[in-house]
Amino acid sequence: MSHSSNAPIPPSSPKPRSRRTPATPPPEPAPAPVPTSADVARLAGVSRATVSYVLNNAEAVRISEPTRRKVREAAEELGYVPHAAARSLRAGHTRIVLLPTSHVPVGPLYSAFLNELQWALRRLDYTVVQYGSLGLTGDEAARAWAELRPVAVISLGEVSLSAHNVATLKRAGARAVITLGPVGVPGAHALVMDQAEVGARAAAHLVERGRNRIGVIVPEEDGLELFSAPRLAGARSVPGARTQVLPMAYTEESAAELAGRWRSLGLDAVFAYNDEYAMLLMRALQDEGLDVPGDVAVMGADDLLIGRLLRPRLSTVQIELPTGDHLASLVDRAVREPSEITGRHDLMSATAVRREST
Amino acid sequence: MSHSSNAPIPPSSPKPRSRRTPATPPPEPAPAPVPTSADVARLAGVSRATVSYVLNNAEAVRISEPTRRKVREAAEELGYVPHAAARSLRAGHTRIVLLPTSHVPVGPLYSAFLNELQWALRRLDYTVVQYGSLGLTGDEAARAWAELRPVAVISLGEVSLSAHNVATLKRAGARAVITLGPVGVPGAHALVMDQAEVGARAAAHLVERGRNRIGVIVPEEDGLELFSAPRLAGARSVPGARTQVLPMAYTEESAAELAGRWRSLGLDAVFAYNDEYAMLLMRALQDEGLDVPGDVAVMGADDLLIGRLLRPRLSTVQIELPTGDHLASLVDRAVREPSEITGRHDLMSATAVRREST
DNA sequence: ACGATTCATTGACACGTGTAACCCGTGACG
DNA sequence: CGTCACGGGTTACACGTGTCAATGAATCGT
Repeated sequence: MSHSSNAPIPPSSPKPRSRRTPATPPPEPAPAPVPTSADVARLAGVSRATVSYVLNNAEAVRISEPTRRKVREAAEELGYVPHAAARSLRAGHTRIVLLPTSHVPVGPLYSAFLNELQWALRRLDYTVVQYGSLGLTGDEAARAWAELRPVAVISLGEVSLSAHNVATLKRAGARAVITLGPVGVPGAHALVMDQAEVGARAAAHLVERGRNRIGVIVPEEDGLELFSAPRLAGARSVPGARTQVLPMAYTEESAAELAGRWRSLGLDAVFAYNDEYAMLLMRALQDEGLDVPGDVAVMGADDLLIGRLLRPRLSTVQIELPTGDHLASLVDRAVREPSEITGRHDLMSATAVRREST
Repeated sequence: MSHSSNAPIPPSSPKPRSRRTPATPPPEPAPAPVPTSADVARLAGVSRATVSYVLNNAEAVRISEPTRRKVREAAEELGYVPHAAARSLRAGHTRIVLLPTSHVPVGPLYSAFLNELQWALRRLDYTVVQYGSLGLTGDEAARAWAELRPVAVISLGEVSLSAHNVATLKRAGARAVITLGPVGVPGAHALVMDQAEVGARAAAHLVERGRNRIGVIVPEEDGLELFSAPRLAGARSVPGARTQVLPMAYTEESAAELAGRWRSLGLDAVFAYNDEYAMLLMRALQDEGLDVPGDVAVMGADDLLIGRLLRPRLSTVQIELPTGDHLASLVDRAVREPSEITGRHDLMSATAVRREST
């Protein structure tokens, strides 16, 4: 309705009233108003525009050297630091890459990978923001993320995004939405890291070595289904493997309990969620008097260094993750040319490594 | 110094010209202008102010229920998501907690702690931003951090902040600057987690058990000095302990090499940087034919579960970290009442745990 | 019937920044 | 001497939001 302001405008009184009048003047212990570029300008005796030009050393506009110095000195004296929010508001875009954190005690392998990714992104001048999504639905998470107007989102798949959610993010300015999970999301740049491969390699290796009654250790800890479910599925998919699901917690008690009833299970091999669970169980089985790999073959995953310290040395599935730099530069390209990178990219490879426990 | 605009102001022509005219009109594939609250207002047929009131469900201002519905529906239809930067620009403050990431492969114990801290902060409605500081000086890091106008900064001590840096951050609006490092910084709320304690407990334990020629394993990996240096210093500070520094990398080769020349070192005990290094070295020593703890006592740190899997079981220093929730609520209090929490708080406790390797 | 009070809504400003467009001397050149 | 170019700056606007003060309309009290 009344969308055109046809009311006569009063002269708009160009009162240069002092800023800093937050309506509570009296008992303020002067909360040290953070200096703005206007303060710098005032102190240097130039206009705010000049300050901006100097501090962003714009080549296009020519400012005399004396003025530059004055401005720099004023900025230094006031300890001026630009306001990132204001800057990106004006610019219309950010360099934020959103990296939803998993609340899971994700393994050392992935920790390292994520760390590396962060550093690589920093090096490309992105600002990495971790943002939890604990207990959020896809819709809620997408909205919360979109508020930050990130230029890219790298989701590890802890919250399942619908195509609609991806659209929300893109509408909010995200030039790349990347899923690292096992399954691609329509509209997103899916960089698939299919954990099923891991389980498949492990089971295939065991079958190859003549074991086919395979127990699969699934962590009881919350939040690990994201990794454990596909690994289990992968193991199940191997022809000739007869798998049985065995929940276990990451504690000595849980491992001992499982080992205690092992003989009644009728299994000749076990594939654990990862090396840590494998080591824990292997120790418990040995303490129970079982021979590894004679009575039972044990297979881990992730190829951690400590896996080689136990005797017998732990066989495992070695996972080749993309380097953080690789993924970061991929993100960078996607941001620059949104339409270029697309579709499914398979980035992970898994190889069984036989040591002594199989 | 013409700081007062005395030029007569033209009527300022209230032209309601269409926004979105970025000077490149012709070949635009319509980059989907992200919807603003103005768009919502237009669609709902109300003013922008009303939209703001409704969407922030302000209790103070009463808006009729029909209008609320109209606005909500319009927002839904457009997929409107508020712009966090604009919001906090207007608000004058953020809820960002800056958590400089270490580029170090920090141990599982600290990973878990940091994860927990993040989640706890999220639960208190803070936005956690990881921000690397690789190769930055204290000055540079402080400036970079200040740009985000965080309400709190939790530094792990990877970059050493001067009092001046802390002042910069506070001037930029940080209500709490918290250092987790071994040493307090003037002006900051120092929550000291002194790693020296760890080394001291370990060495004291070894001395107690009659060993005083102690090798101290220091990782060759970059970035761990932050933890390893104070642990070493702590060990050295124990009366009666004669320590010797032994650099070692986290690889089997490095451990084997060190074990190979062990007998020539004339040591009867070793305190490793953490359990992982301890396990690695212990295995190498055993492979070299040395008896643990007969020939050499081995002590780790962090009390990882896997440390109990080797034989002999690894003695270690158990570290009691504050819970993430605890630290988070402490941050929260500091933000609400900046002057309340202050000074040094010692948050860490360390206890030697004897198992079988000492 | 008319001022007083409540209700629902809106106009206008401020937050801090970047940048396009403009302005004003001054020396060069025709 | 006019004008042209150009160096050195400044003015003005836009980005998207929250919120105070003001405005009409409707209801109430007497």
